[in-house]
Amino acid sequence: MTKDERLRWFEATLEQAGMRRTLPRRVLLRLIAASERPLSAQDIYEQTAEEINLVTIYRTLNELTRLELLIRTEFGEGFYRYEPAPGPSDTEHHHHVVCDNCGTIADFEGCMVDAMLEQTHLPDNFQVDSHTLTLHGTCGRCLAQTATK
Amino acid sequence: MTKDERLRWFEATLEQAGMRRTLPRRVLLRLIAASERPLSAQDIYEQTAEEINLVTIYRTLNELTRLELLIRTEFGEGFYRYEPAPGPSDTEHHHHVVCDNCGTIADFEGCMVDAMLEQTHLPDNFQVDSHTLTLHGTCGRCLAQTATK
DNA sequence: TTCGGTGCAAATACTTTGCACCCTT
DNA sequence: AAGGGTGCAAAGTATTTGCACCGAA
Repeated sequence: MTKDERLRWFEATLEQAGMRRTLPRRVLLRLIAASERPLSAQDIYEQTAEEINLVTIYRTLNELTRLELLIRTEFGEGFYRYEPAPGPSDTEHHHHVVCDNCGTIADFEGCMVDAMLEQTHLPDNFQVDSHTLTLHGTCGRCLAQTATK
Repeated sequence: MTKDERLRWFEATLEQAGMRRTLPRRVLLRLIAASERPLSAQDIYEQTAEEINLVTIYRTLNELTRLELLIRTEFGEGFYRYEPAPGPSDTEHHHHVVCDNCGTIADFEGCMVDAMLEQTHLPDNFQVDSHTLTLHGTCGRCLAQTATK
């Protein structure tokens, strides 16, 4: 899905939900759709030059998460980050690697958890709707620096 | 690893780190080692009948996590939960299923992420030290209740 | 005795809520 | 015009920090 397709999907979903097309919502959606990595409320606040109220940002993020347009994840930093949800027609999803040294968060593709779950015994009759998988470690850049010193 | 072995490992690690064997630390370690599921600071505070200061609990949890005796995880509730780390000799680890309906958290065994990673392309030369995997969905109990209504 | 650890009070960080005004529909 | 949405101020949680006293080694 391209960024444009994503934006169209976002806005169509807002309309379907009977939600108004306001400036803060459009700005947020555009920022998040364009971002390489998950953004925090604070990130968005700064990227909008603080022109959109932080409270509005929090409220909007909650709404968009409720509509399943965004996914909320905590990476051990003490706050949440948000990124676009995989589109309804997308079969692919991704997860993240977090460098515990420099804090960088990057995507990685090729999740095989769904296949893995078919061979896994789950408690009770638990019905899985989604999953989060995050790899922690050290990024190549930090490894190289450590080796040099 | 039995609960007793775990406790011994905990206390030996404290000693190695040159940390004193104090009441709050022993109480916390015992509580967490005995718990079926990850505990929050508040959980611990309540289970100690509020006899150990919340601040001390936070400080102790941080220390024990730094020593890698505990693992800290966020399950989307807005706060962290702590559970014993797999012992140094343990090859097995587990992850969790979270019922988004009733909030119950349960363990599940048989993680195949390590095997999966061998076939996965990671960004850069990222070196993976650990991973977290959490399944979200609906537990059997909640499914049954919904079906009945 | 010494110095790490604890408890209390206060501060900080993130997020939510109440309410009046604004602007999309 | 009407009602959802926004901004401001204030409140609510979760967690951390400063400092004096206490107690394990």
